[in-house]
Amino acid sequence: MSKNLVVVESPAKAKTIEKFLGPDYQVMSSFGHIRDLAEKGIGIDFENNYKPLYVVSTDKKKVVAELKKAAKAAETVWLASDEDREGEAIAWHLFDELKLDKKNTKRIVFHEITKDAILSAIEHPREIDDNLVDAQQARRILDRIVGFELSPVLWRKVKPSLSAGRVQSVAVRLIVEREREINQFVAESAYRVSAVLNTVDINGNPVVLKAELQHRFTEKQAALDFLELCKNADFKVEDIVTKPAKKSPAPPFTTSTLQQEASRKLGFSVSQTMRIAQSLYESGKITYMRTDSVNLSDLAINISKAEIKSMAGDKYVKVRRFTTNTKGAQEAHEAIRPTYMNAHTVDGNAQEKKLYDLIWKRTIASQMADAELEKTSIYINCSSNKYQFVATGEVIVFDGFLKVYMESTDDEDVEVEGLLPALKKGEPLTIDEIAAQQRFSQKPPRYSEATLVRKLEELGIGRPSTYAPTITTIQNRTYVEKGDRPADKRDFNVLKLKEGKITDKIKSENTGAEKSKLFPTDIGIVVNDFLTEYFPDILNYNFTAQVEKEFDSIADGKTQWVHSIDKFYKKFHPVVEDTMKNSERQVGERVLGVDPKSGRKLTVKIGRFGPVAQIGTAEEEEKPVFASLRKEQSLESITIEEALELFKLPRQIGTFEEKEMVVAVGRFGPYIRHDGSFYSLPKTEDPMTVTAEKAIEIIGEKREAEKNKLICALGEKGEYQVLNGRFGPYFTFEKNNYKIPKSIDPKTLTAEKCQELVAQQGTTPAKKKGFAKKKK
DNA sequence: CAGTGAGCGAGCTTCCGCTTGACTT
Repeated sequence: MSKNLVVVESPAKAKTIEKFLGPDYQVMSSFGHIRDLAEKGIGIDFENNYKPLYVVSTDKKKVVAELKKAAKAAETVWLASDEDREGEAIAWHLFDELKLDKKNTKRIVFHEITKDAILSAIEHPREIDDNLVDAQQARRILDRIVGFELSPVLWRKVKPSLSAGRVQSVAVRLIVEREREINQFVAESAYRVSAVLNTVDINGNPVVLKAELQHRFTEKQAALDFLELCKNADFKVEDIVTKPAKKSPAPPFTTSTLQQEASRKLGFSVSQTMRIAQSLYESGKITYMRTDSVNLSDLAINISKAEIKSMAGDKYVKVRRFTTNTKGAQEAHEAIRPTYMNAHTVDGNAQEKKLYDLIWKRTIASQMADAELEKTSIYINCSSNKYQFVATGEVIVFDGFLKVYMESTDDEDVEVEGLLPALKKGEPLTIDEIAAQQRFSQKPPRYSEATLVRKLEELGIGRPSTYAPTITTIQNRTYVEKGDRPADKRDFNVLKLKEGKITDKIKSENTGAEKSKLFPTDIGIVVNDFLTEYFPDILNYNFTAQVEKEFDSIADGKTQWVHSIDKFYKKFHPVVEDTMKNSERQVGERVLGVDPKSGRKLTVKIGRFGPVAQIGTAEEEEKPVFASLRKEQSLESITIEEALELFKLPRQIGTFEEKEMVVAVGRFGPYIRHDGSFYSLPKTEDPMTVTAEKAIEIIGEKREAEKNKLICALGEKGEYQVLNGRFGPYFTFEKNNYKIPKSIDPKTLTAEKCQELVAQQGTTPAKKKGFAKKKK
């Protein structure tokens, strides 16, 4: 047994450090937190100064037992968890739970996994910082109180199993409010004027110059008037201005920026990026992937320098040290970078290679020289009016970091400016054409997973380890959905002056298409409106920032954590009680108007099975009539006309084989019901207009397909049905499906063999639907 | 798998942050 036991949080880290420290040190991992507030109940003793009830998590029992054993055998225990609030708390929980002795326990920290950093940490041990631990306890307890008191309010007032919390509820709020901005947005248009002009360059060669007018016309008439003025005007080069410009590389990756760039450049989802990064980390190829730091170790900088030098030469090197300006950053780690900067590529699957490439380039670029540009503007005057055209061009004089990496933007239509021809001042130009094009202001874009993370980080809400899980949670609770939005067709006006004539044309464009964006659901909107009304303080975008200040004060020893929590709870809890007692059930009801046929009230609300339209009320003698909203409709935006449409289904469209055919829309979209069977309508058919003839055709097709599906029926009563499925042949028996091993030709299958396979594969092959197994 | 639109109500759901696997589909 070793003389020294070092405990870190991550097993991959443990492995690396063990190599640096030699045989006298055994390095083990705690796998993060080992204890937490009890899962059952709230885990806080309100009668006893908010005393937290900590329990070793079930999945950590084994780890704790092993650590206990190792600690007992060691002469000195080094608690080397991260140097931030959570890390300090982990160290303290270990100290407490492993029943360590202050005399032979040392607390050490390092921000980077390099030999120097670790040896130096060992040289400078300290004690556990109780104030920092208290700040963590306050954070933990506050989050538990908010989450576990707010969620039951939602169960009672909206729907069971919902949840609310300091982070997730604000994330949902961002999405709901963005959606409202989009709904309320009114596009404004203006005429943008661009000219194509002919002239000669300094050598007398003919050249074409594209220039933009420095003014936009809001009225069509003004644009027409302007073109009219240009007809007989003279144009000349008024001025040529050349200015040097610089572009600097972005800092190395943090969790948030990696998620954003991987989304923009590689199309990865936030959780996908983290999964891939985790595997790169575990195989030792990159540093830790959950970090808010942009800092690079000296070692990394030095090797990068050498790499750049040998790749591109000395003048491409520029050592930079970046500092974070992220709210609440704790910087317990380095930035995300390749472990070995000299490895330009790595082994692995395609995704790992791509992500590594991105990380390598970003890191290298961060230590490279600025790109030097030359921006040229050519100003062109028109003899008949005061407006000026300008042609702009950009030339890269020295590429610098652009040699390897350029950060992407979320704007898709950034025009690349190229090189301009060399012109002479005073040179006359003639019109090839001048076009005034109507342009519309853009709706605000919906959040993608990655842009939501950026916004949360900007607000200081959430941590690198929680961005991805938070986004999963708000989708699991059905507050938001990831989806696409098709483009709208929009007409716009183009006025063109060419060969002395002005033409006026309408063109159309597709605009506003969005892919893989976050949309609020009706439940999300109702929950958000309810929470922001009754708990505006918690839902405030600054709430986290405010409590962080409080936690900082605890960490500085200026405030007692119990005092902080007490102050919060005394204010918060009565509001919870009051809301439980006095608020209405929240169904998001909206009155759309009156059904013209019956004269009864038409409303929409969230029903037991989702959003529903309702004609009449429960109090009336005649029962209300219901119709579910379509998937793409929402309570907030549905119109009375659209709602009335819904009541036209189910619709009888005729008879076939003496049985009625009924068209309706179910959970899986529109369908035809006939003689107890269901037939999906293809996307091309509209349930409102589909004819009996078409329906019969669809029924016929499905029957044909069914026929081909059955390969054969085995057994005395044909109880084993061998079928052709999406993944190849399989057979069914008593409503369960069974695989046919590749080694068996389905045609040679016998009833006996089937029986055998049933026995092998079990009678209930994974019938537990949907829910992931609960961890205990 | 394709419907439903209630309350003589069991028992359960839920937070945020720190870490990895163990589970099928």
